[in-house]
Amino acid sequence: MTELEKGPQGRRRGRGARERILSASQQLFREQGINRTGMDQLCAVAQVSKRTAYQHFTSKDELVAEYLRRFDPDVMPGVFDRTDLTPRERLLAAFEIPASAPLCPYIAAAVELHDPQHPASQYARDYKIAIAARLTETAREAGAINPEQLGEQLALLLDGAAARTRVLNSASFPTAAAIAAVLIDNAIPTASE
Amino acid sequence: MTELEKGPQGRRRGRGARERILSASQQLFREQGINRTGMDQLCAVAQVSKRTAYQHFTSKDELVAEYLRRFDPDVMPGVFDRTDLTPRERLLAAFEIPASAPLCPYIAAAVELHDPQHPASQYARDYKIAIAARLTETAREAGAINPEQLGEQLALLLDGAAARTRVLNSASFPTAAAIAAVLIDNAIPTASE
DNA sequence: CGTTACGTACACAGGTTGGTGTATTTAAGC
DNA sequence: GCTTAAATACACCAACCTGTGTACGTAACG
Repeated sequence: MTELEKGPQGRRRGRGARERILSASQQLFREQGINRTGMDQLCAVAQVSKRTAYQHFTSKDELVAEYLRRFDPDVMPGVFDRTDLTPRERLLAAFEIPASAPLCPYIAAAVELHDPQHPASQYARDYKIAIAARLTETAREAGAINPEQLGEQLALLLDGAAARTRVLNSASFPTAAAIAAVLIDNAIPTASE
Repeated sequence: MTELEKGPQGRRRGRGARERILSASQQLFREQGINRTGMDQLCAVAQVSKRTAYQHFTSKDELVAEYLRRFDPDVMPGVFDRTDLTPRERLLAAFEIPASAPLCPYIAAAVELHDPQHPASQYARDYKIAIAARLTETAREAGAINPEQLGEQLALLLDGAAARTRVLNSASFPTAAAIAAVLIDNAIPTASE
Protein backbone atom coordinates (compact mmCIF):
# COMPACT_ATOMS: atom_id res chain seq x y z
CA MET A 1 0.00 0.00 0.00
CA THR A 2 2.90 2.27 -0.79
CA GLU A 3 0.91 3.86 -3.59
CA LEU A 4 -2.03 5.76 -2.17
CA GLU A 5 -4.23 5.54 -5.19
CA LYS A 6 -3.76 4.14 -8.61
CA GLY A 7 -4.65 6.42 -11.46
CA PRO A 8 -5.02 5.66 -15.14
CA GLN A 9 -1.36 4.81 -15.50
CA GLY A 10 -0.82 3.30 -12.10
CA ARG A 11 0.80 6.13 -10.16
CA ARG A 12 -0.28 9.15 -8.24
CA ARG A 13 1.46 11.96 -6.48
CA GLY A 14 -0.49 14.65 -4.72
CA ARG A 15 -3.55 12.61 -3.88
CA GLY A 16 -5.83 13.11 -6.85
CA ALA A 17 -5.26 16.20 -8.91
CA ARG A 18 -8.44 15.47 -10.82
CA GLU A 19 -10.46 15.42 -7.64
CA ARG A 20 -9.04 18.72 -6.47
CA ILE A 21 -9.80 20.35 -9.79
CA LEU A 22 -13.39 19.18 -9.77
CA SER A 23 -13.74 20.14 -6.14
CA ALA A 24 -12.47 23.63 -6.87
CA SER A 25 -14.84 23.86 -9.84
CA GLN A 26 -17.75 22.94 -7.63
CA GLN A 27 -16.84 25.64 -5.18
CA LEU A 28 -15.93 28.45 -7.56
CA PHE A 29 -18.56 27.87 -10.23
CA ARG A 30 -21.18 28.02 -7.55
CA GLU A 31 -19.79 31.05 -5.79
CA GLN A 32 -18.84 33.14 -8.77
CA GLY A 33 -20.46 31.56 -11.77
CA ILE A 34 -18.80 29.73 -14.61
CA ASN A 35 -17.87 32.60 -16.84
CA ARG A 36 -16.46 34.72 -14.07
CA THR A 37 -14.14 31.97 -12.94
CA GLY A 38 -10.90 31.86 -14.86
CA MET A 39 -8.73 28.82 -15.21
CA ASP A 40 -5.87 30.58 -13.45
CA GLN A 41 -7.89 31.18 -10.34
CA LEU A 42 -9.38 27.72 -10.48
CA CYS A 43 -5.98 26.07 -10.68
CA ALA A 44 -4.69 28.20 -7.84
CA VAL A 45 -7.54 27.08 -5.61
CA ALA A 46 -7.13 23.48 -6.68
CA GLN A 47 -3.39 23.77 -5.99
CA VAL A 48 -2.72 22.35 -9.39
CA SER A 49 -0.58 23.74 -12.14
CA LYS A 50 -2.50 24.96 -15.14
CA ARG A 51 -0.57 22.57 -17.31
CA THR A 52 -1.80 19.51 -15.45
CA ALA A 53 -5.33 20.80 -15.43
CA TYR A 54 -5.23 20.83 -19.21
CA GLN A 55 -3.85 17.33 -19.21
CA HIS A 56 -6.89 16.08 -17.32
CA PHE A 57 -9.42 18.17 -19.20
CA THR A 58 -8.79 19.14 -22.77
CA SER A 59 -10.73 22.36 -22.41
CA LYS A 60 -12.70 24.40 -19.92
CA ASP A 61 -15.89 23.32 -21.64
CA GLU A 62 -15.08 19.71 -20.92
CA LEU A 63 -14.39 20.57 -17.31
CA VAL A 64 -17.72 22.34 -17.05
CA ALA A 65 -19.50 19.37 -18.52
CA GLU A 66 -17.82 16.99 -16.10
CA TYR A 67 -18.58 19.35 -13.22
CA LEU A 68 -22.26 19.17 -14.05
CA ARG A 69 -22.24 15.45 -14.61
CA ARG A 70 -20.87 15.00 -11.12
CA PHE A 71 -24.09 16.22 -9.54
CA ASP A 72 -26.29 13.44 -10.82
CA PRO A 73 -25.75 11.17 -7.86
CA ASP A 74 -25.46 14.04 -5.39
CA VAL A 75 -28.59 16.08 -5.79
CA MET A 76 -31.76 14.77 -4.27
CA PRO A 77 -29.45 12.57 -2.25
CA GLY A 78 -31.73 10.46 -0.15
CA VAL A 79 -35.15 11.70 -1.02
CA PHE A 80 -36.49 8.97 -3.20
CA ASP A 81 -34.79 6.16 -1.35
CA ARG A 82 -36.24 6.84 2.07
CA THR A 83 -38.27 3.74 2.68
CA ASP A 84 -39.37 5.12 6.00
CA LEU A 85 -41.65 7.55 4.20
CA THR A 86 -44.78 6.91 2.24
CA PRO A 87 -44.61 7.83 -1.45
CA ARG A 88 -46.74 10.83 -0.68
CA GLU A 89 -44.36 11.98 2.04
CA ARG A 90 -41.43 11.43 -0.26
CA LEU A 91 -42.94 13.77 -2.83
CA LEU A 92 -43.25 16.45 -0.20
CA ALA A 93 -39.77 15.78 1.16
CA ALA A 94 -38.35 16.88 -2.18
CA PHE A 95 -39.27 20.44 -1.27
CA GLU A 96 -37.56 20.49 2.08
CA ILE A 97 -34.43 22.19 0.94
CA PRO A 98 -32.11 23.18 3.80
CA ALA A 99 -31.92 26.85 2.79
CA SER A 100 -28.15 26.85 2.28
CA ALA A 101 -28.85 24.22 -0.34
CA PRO A 102 -27.00 23.29 -3.50
CA LEU A 103 -29.49 25.48 -5.41
CA CYS A 104 -29.49 23.71 -8.71
CA PRO A 105 -26.54 24.73 -10.86
CA TYR A 106 -28.26 23.52 -13.98
CA ILE A 107 -30.35 26.58 -14.54
CA ALA A 108 -27.33 28.79 -14.01
CA ALA A 109 -25.25 26.70 -16.36
CA ALA A 110 -27.88 26.73 -19.07
CA VAL A 111 -28.09 30.51 -18.86
CA GLU A 112 -24.37 31.12 -18.65
CA LEU A 113 -23.33 28.79 -21.43
CA HIS A 114 -26.22 29.97 -23.53
CA ASP A 115 -25.70 27.25 -26.08
CA PRO A 116 -28.19 24.38 -26.17
CA GLN A 117 -25.63 22.34 -28.09
CA HIS A 118 -23.07 22.54 -25.31
CA PRO A 119 -22.63 19.12 -23.67
CA ALA A 120 -23.19 20.70 -20.29
CA SER A 121 -26.55 21.97 -21.50
CA GLN A 122 -27.34 18.43 -22.52
CA TYR A 123 -26.53 17.19 -19.03
CA ALA A 124 -28.74 19.89 -17.60
CA ARG A 125 -31.66 18.71 -19.72
CA ASP A 126 -31.01 15.07 -18.90
CA TYR A 127 -30.96 15.85 -15.23
CA LYS A 128 -34.17 17.82 -15.34
CA ILE A 129 -35.86 15.00 -17.18
CA ALA A 130 -34.51 12.48 -14.72
CA ILE A 131 -35.89 14.41 -11.78
CA ALA A 132 -39.28 14.67 -13.42
CA ALA A 133 -39.19 10.95 -14.14
CA ARG A 134 -38.45 10.13 -10.52
CA LEU A 135 -41.23 12.37 -9.35
CA THR A 136 -43.57 10.74 -11.83
CA GLU A 137 -42.55 7.31 -10.64
CA THR A 138 -43.12 8.24 -7.03
CA ALA A 139 -46.41 9.85 -7.94
CA ARG A 140 -47.48 6.59 -9.51
CA GLU A 141 -46.55 4.71 -6.35
CA ALA A 142 -48.56 7.21 -4.38
CA GLY A 143 -51.56 6.36 -6.50
CA ALA A 144 -51.89 9.56 -8.47
CA ILE A 145 -54.52 9.56 -11.15
CA ASN A 146 -52.21 11.12 -13.71
CA PRO A 147 -48.65 10.50 -12.50
CA GLU A 148 -46.94 12.04 -15.53
CA GLN A 149 -48.85 15.24 -15.07
CA LEU A 150 -48.17 15.43 -11.35
CA GLY A 151 -44.49 14.65 -11.85
CA GLU A 152 -44.10 17.37 -14.42
CA GLN A 153 -45.96 19.82 -12.24
CA LEU A 154 -43.81 19.13 -9.20
CA ALA A 155 -40.67 19.46 -11.29
CA LEU A 156 -41.85 22.84 -12.44
CA LEU A 157 -42.36 23.87 -8.85
CA LEU A 158 -38.82 22.90 -7.96
CA ASP A 159 -37.45 24.95 -10.81
CA GLY A 160 -39.65 27.88 -9.95
CA ALA A 161 -38.48 27.87 -6.37
CA ALA A 162 -34.86 27.64 -7.43
CA ALA A 163 -35.14 30.47 -9.96
CA ARG A 164 -37.08 32.68 -7.61
CA THR A 165 -34.68 32.10 -4.76
CA ARG A 166 -31.88 33.08 -7.06
CA VAL A 167 -33.42 36.35 -8.14
CA LEU A 168 -35.04 37.43 -4.91
CA ASN A 169 -32.54 36.05 -2.41
CA SER A 170 -35.43 34.89 -0.30
CA ALA A 171 -36.28 31.25 0.07
CA SER A 172 -39.24 30.27 -2.07
CA PHE A 173 -39.26 26.59 -1.29
CA PRO A 174 -41.89 26.85 1.43
CA THR A 175 -44.22 28.43 -1.10
CA ALA A 176 -43.47 25.67 -3.55
CA ALA A 177 -44.07 23.06 -0.87
CA ALA A 178 -47.46 24.57 -0.13
CA ILE A 179 -48.42 24.36 -3.78
CA ALA A 180 -47.10 20.82 -3.96
CA ALA A 181 -49.33 19.82 -1.07
CA VAL A 182 -52.38 21.16 -2.86
CA LEU A 183 -51.48 19.46 -6.11
CA ILE A 184 -50.81 16.15 -4.44
CA ASP A 185 -54.06 16.27 -2.54
CA ASN A 186 -55.89 17.01 -5.74
CA ALA A 187 -54.18 14.32 -7.76
CA ILE A 188 -54.40 11.44 -5.33
CA PRO A 189 -57.81 10.09 -4.49
CA THR A 190 -57.79 9.80 -0.71
CA ALA A 191 -59.59 6.99 1.06
CA SER A 192 -61.57 9.55 3.04
CA GLU A 193 -63.39 10.84 -0.02
CA MET B 1 -41.31 70.99 -37.41
CA THR B 2 -37.91 71.11 -39.02
CA GLU B 3 -36.34 69.35 -36.08
CA LEU B 4 -37.64 65.82 -35.87
CA GLU B 5 -37.10 65.34 -32.17
CA LYS B 6 -35.56 67.49 -29.54
CA GLY B 7 -32.95 65.82 -27.40
CA PRO B 8 -31.32 67.05 -24.23
CA GLN B 9 -29.64 69.93 -26.04
CA GLY B 10 -32.28 70.57 -28.63
CA ARG B 11 -30.98 68.83 -31.76
CA ARG B 12 -30.99 65.37 -33.25
CA ARG B 13 -29.38 63.79 -36.24
CA GLY B 14 -29.82 60.15 -37.04
CA ARG B 15 -33.22 59.78 -35.41
CA GLY B 16 -32.33 58.64 -31.94
CA ALA B 17 -28.99 57.02 -31.40
CA ARG B 18 -30.08 56.16 -27.88
CA GLU B 19 -33.06 54.27 -29.20
CA ARG B 20 -30.98 52.30 -31.63
CA ILE B 21 -28.51 51.35 -28.91
CA LEU B 22 -31.25 50.15 -26.59
CA SER B 23 -32.94 48.35 -29.43
CA ALA B 24 -29.73 46.56 -30.33
CA SER B 25 -29.22 45.68 -26.66
CA GLN B 26 -32.65 44.17 -26.51
CA GLN B 27 -31.94 42.03 -29.52
CA LEU B 28 -28.39 40.96 -28.76
CA PHE B 29 -28.67 40.50 -25.02
CA ARG B 30 -31.58 38.21 -25.62
CA GLU B 31 -30.02 36.28 -28.46
CA GLN B 32 -26.51 35.90 -27.10
CA GLY B 33 -26.66 36.88 -23.48
CA ILE B 34 -25.21 39.93 -21.83
CA ASN B 35 -21.67 38.75 -21.22
CA ARG B 36 -21.21 37.30 -24.66
CA THR B 37 -22.19 40.54 -26.34
CA GLY B 38 -19.33 42.99 -26.71
CA MET B 39 -19.75 46.70 -27.08
CA ASP B 40 -18.12 46.61 -30.49
CA GLN B 41 -20.67 44.23 -31.86
CA LEU B 42 -23.48 46.06 -30.16
CA CYS B 43 -22.45 49.38 -31.65
CA ALA B 44 -22.10 47.81 -35.07
CA VAL B 45 -25.65 46.50 -34.93
CA ALA B 46 -26.95 49.78 -33.58
CA GLN B 47 -25.08 51.59 -36.36
CA VAL B 48 -23.59 53.87 -33.80
CA SER B 49 -19.98 54.68 -33.16
CA LYS B 50 -18.59 53.35 -29.94
CA ARG B 51 -17.73 56.85 -28.90
CA THR B 52 -21.31 58.03 -28.99
CA ALA B 53 -22.49 54.92 -27.21
CA TYR B 54 -20.28 55.86 -24.30
CA GLN B 55 -21.61 59.38 -24.40
CA HIS B 56 -25.14 58.14 -23.87
CA PHE B 57 -24.23 55.49 -21.30
CA THR B 58 -21.25 55.94 -19.07
CA SER B 59 -20.65 52.21 -18.89
CA LYS B 60 -21.94 48.90 -20.10
CA ASP B 61 -23.38 48.22 -16.68
CA GLU B 62 -25.48 51.33 -16.96
CA LEU B 63 -26.66 50.24 -20.38
CA VAL B 64 -27.61 46.85 -19.02
CA ALA B 65 -29.54 48.45 -16.19
CA GLU B 66 -31.40 50.71 -18.59
CA TYR B 67 -32.07 47.78 -20.88
CA LEU B 68 -33.79 45.96 -18.05
CA ARG B 69 -35.66 49.00 -16.84
CA ARG B 70 -37.18 49.32 -20.28
CA PHE B 71 -39.19 46.16 -19.85
CA ASP B 72 -41.29 47.35 -16.95
CA PRO B 73 -44.03 48.80 -19.10
CA ASP B 74 -43.65 46.17 -21.79
CA VAL B 75 -43.97 42.84 -20.07
CA MET B 76 -47.42 41.67 -19.14
CA PRO B 77 -48.62 44.27 -21.59
CA GLY B 78 -52.37 44.16 -21.36
CA VAL B 79 -53.04 41.37 -18.98
CA PHE B 80 -54.11 43.20 -15.87
CA ASP B 81 -55.88 45.98 -17.71
CA ARG B 82 -58.30 43.86 -19.67
CA THR B 83 -61.61 44.95 -18.28
CA ASP B 84 -63.38 42.50 -20.56
CA LEU B 85 -62.16 39.68 -18.34
CA THR B 86 -63.14 38.77 -14.84
CA PRO B 87 -60.34 38.95 -12.26
CA ARG B 88 -60.24 35.19 -12.28
CA GLU B 89 -59.81 35.10 -16.04
CA ARG B 90 -57.12 37.74 -15.83
CA LEU B 91 -55.12 35.60 -13.46
CA LEU B 92 -55.25 32.76 -15.92
CA ALA B 93 -54.49 35.00 -18.86
CA ALA B 94 -51.09 35.73 -17.33
CA PHE B 95 -50.06 32.21 -18.27
CA GLU B 96 -50.99 32.46 -21.91
CA ILE B 97 -47.56 33.23 -23.23
CA PRO B 98 -47.32 33.21 -27.03
CA ALA B 99 -44.51 30.66 -27.16
CA SER B 100 -42.08 32.94 -28.93
CA ALA B 101 -42.44 35.19 -25.92
CA PRO B 102 -40.04 37.62 -24.33
CA LEU B 103 -39.09 34.86 -21.87
CA CYS B 104 -38.22 36.98 -18.90
CA PRO B 105 -34.73 38.41 -19.19
CA TYR B 106 -34.60 39.07 -15.48
CA ILE B 107 -33.65 35.57 -14.48
CA ALA B 108 -30.98 35.49 -17.13
CA ALA B 109 -29.64 38.87 -16.07
CA ALA B 110 -29.54 37.92 -12.41
CA VAL B 111 -27.57 34.80 -13.26
CA GLU B 112 -25.23 36.45 -15.73
CA LEU B 113 -24.40 39.50 -13.65
CA HIS B 114 -24.15 37.35 -10.55
CA ASP B 115 -23.96 40.37 -8.30
CA PRO B 116 -27.00 41.17 -6.17
CA GLN B 117 -25.64 44.69 -5.74
CA HIS B 118 -25.70 45.42 -9.46
CA PRO B 119 -28.42 47.95 -10.27
CA ALA B 120 -29.78 45.60 -12.91
CA SER B 121 -30.20 42.92 -10.27
CA GLN B 122 -32.15 45.46 -8.26
CA TYR B 123 -34.44 46.11 -11.20
CA ALA B 124 -34.92 42.38 -11.57
CA ARG B 125 -36.03 42.08 -7.96
CA ASP B 126 -38.27 45.11 -8.19
CA TYR B 127 -39.94 43.71 -11.25
CA LYS B 128 -40.51 40.31 -9.70
CA ILE B 129 -42.04 41.93 -6.65
CA ALA B 130 -44.21 44.15 -8.82
CA ILE B 131 -45.56 41.17 -10.72
CA ALA B 132 -46.36 39.35 -7.51
CA ALA B 133 -48.08 42.46 -6.21
CA ARG B 134 -50.24 42.75 -9.29
CA LEU B 135 -51.18 39.13 -9.06
CA THR B 136 -52.01 39.56 -5.41
CA GLU B 137 -54.14 42.57 -6.17
CA THR B 138 -56.02 40.72 -8.86
CA ALA B 139 -56.38 37.73 -6.58
CA ARG B 140 -57.98 40.00 -4.02
CA GLU B 141 -60.39 41.32 -6.63
CA ALA B 142 -61.22 37.77 -7.52
CA GLY B 143 -62.16 37.13 -3.93
CA ALA B 144 -59.33 34.86 -2.90
CA ILE B 145 -59.23 33.92 0.74
CA ASN B 146 -55.52 34.64 1.04
CA PRO B 147 -54.60 36.92 -1.86
CA GLU B 148 -50.96 37.40 -0.82
CA GLN B 149 -50.43 33.68 -0.76
CA LEU B 150 -52.10 33.12 -4.10
CA GLY B 151 -50.20 35.98 -5.70
CA GLU B 152 -46.89 34.65 -4.50
CA GLN B 153 -47.78 31.17 -5.66
CA LEU B 154 -48.75 32.30 -9.14
CA ALA B 155 -45.56 34.34 -9.41
CA LEU B 156 -43.57 31.25 -8.56
CA LEU B 157 -45.36 29.37 -11.30
CA LEU B 158 -44.44 32.01 -13.85
CA ASP B 159 -40.79 31.84 -12.87
CA GLY B 160 -40.84 28.08 -12.91
CA ALA B 161 -42.28 27.99 -16.38
CA ALA B 162 -39.74 30.53 -17.61
CA ALA B 163 -36.78 28.70 -16.11
CA ARG B 164 -37.95 25.32 -17.29
CA THR B 165 -38.60 26.58 -20.79
CA ARG B 166 -35.10 27.95 -20.84
CA VAL B 167 -33.44 24.73 -19.81
CA LEU B 168 -35.60 22.25 -21.64
CA ASN B 169 -36.45 24.24 -24.75
CA SER B 170 -39.99 22.99 -24.46
CA ALA B 171 -42.80 25.26 -23.45
CA SER B 172 -43.80 24.72 -19.84
CA PHE B 173 -46.43 27.42 -19.62
CA PRO B 174 -49.35 25.08 -20.27
CA THR B 175 -48.26 23.02 -17.28
CA ALA B 176 -48.01 26.16 -15.19
CA ALA B 177 -51.45 27.25 -16.36
CA ALA B 178 -52.89 23.93 -15.31
CA ILE B 179 -51.42 24.33 -11.84
CA ALA B 180 -52.67 27.89 -11.68
CA ALA B 181 -56.18 26.75 -12.43
CA VAL B 182 -56.06 24.30 -9.55
CA LEU B 183 -54.67 26.86 -7.14
CA ILE B 184 -57.20 29.49 -8.12
CA ASP B 185 -60.07 27.09 -7.74
CA ASN B 186 -58.80 26.11 -4.32
CA ALA B 187 -58.24 29.67 -3.17
CA ILE B 188 -61.46 31.26 -4.30
CA PRO B 189 -64.69 30.16 -2.68
CA THR B 190 -67.04 29.55 -5.58
CA ALA B 191 -70.70 30.39 -5.37
CA SER B 192 -71.58 26.84 -6.32
CA GLU B 193 -70.09 25.42 -3.16
C1' DC C 1 -19.64 83.22 -42.30
C1' DG C 2 -18.50 81.10 -37.58
C1' DT C 3 -19.88 78.79 -33.50
C1' DT C 4 -21.66 74.93 -31.14
C1' DA C 5 -22.56 70.46 -30.26
C1' DC C 6 -23.24 65.94 -31.66
C1' DG C 7 -21.52 62.15 -34.48
C1' DT C 8 -17.96 59.32 -36.79
C1' DA C 9 -13.74 56.71 -37.74
C1' DC C 10 -9.96 54.54 -35.88
C1' DA C 11 -6.33 53.50 -33.19
C1' DC C 12 -4.93 52.14 -28.75
C1' DA C 13 -4.42 51.38 -23.82
C1' DG C 14 -4.84 48.02 -20.07
C1' DG C 15 -6.75 43.99 -18.58
C1' DT C 16 -8.47 39.24 -18.68
C1' DT C 17 -9.44 35.16 -21.00
C1' DG C 18 -8.47 30.21 -22.66
C1' DG C 19 -4.77 27.65 -23.92
C1' DT C 20 0.44 26.19 -25.00
C1' DG C 21 5.54 25.52 -25.04
C1' DT C 22 9.55 24.51 -22.44
C1' DA C 23 12.56 23.16 -19.20
C1' DT C 24 12.63 21.21 -14.61
C1' DT C 25 11.46 18.39 -10.66
C1' DT C 26 9.67 14.50 -8.39
C1' DA C 27 8.41 9.81 -7.60
C1' DA C 28 7.77 5.00 -8.96
C1' DG C 29 9.45 0.57 -11.24
C1' DC C 30 13.11 -2.03 -13.21
C1' DG D 1 21.29 4.27 -11.25
C1' DC D 2 18.44 4.59 -15.17
C1' DT D 3 14.09 5.13 -17.34
C1' DT D 4 9.50 6.70 -17.53
C1' DA D 5 5.74 9.45 -16.68
C1' DA D 6 3.26 12.73 -14.22
C1' DA D 7 3.28 17.30 -12.08
C1' DT D 8 5.44 21.81 -11.65
C1' DA D 9 6.82 26.70 -12.56
C1' DC D 10 6.71 30.26 -15.65
C1' DA D 11 6.70 32.66 -19.63
C1' DC D 12 3.97 33.42 -23.45
C1' DC D 13 0.36 33.85 -27.24
C1' DA D 14 -3.63 35.38 -29.66
C1' DA D 15 -8.10 36.87 -28.91
C1' DC D 16 -11.20 39.47 -26.71
C1' DC D 17 -12.99 42.79 -23.47
C1' DT D 18 -14.31 47.64 -21.69
C1' DG D 19 -13.22 52.10 -22.16
C1' DT D 20 -10.58 56.43 -23.97
C1' DG D 21 -8.07 59.89 -26.80
C1' DT D 22 -7.75 62.26 -31.08
C1' DA D 23 -8.84 64.30 -35.22
C1' DC D 24 -12.32 64.99 -38.42
C1' DG D 25 -17.15 65.56 -40.38
C1' DT D 26 -21.61 67.66 -40.36
C1' DA D 27 -25.89 69.74 -39.24
C1' DA D 28 -28.44 73.60 -37.11
C1' DC D 29 -28.33 77.89 -35.28
C1' DG D 30 -26.83 83.02 -34.66
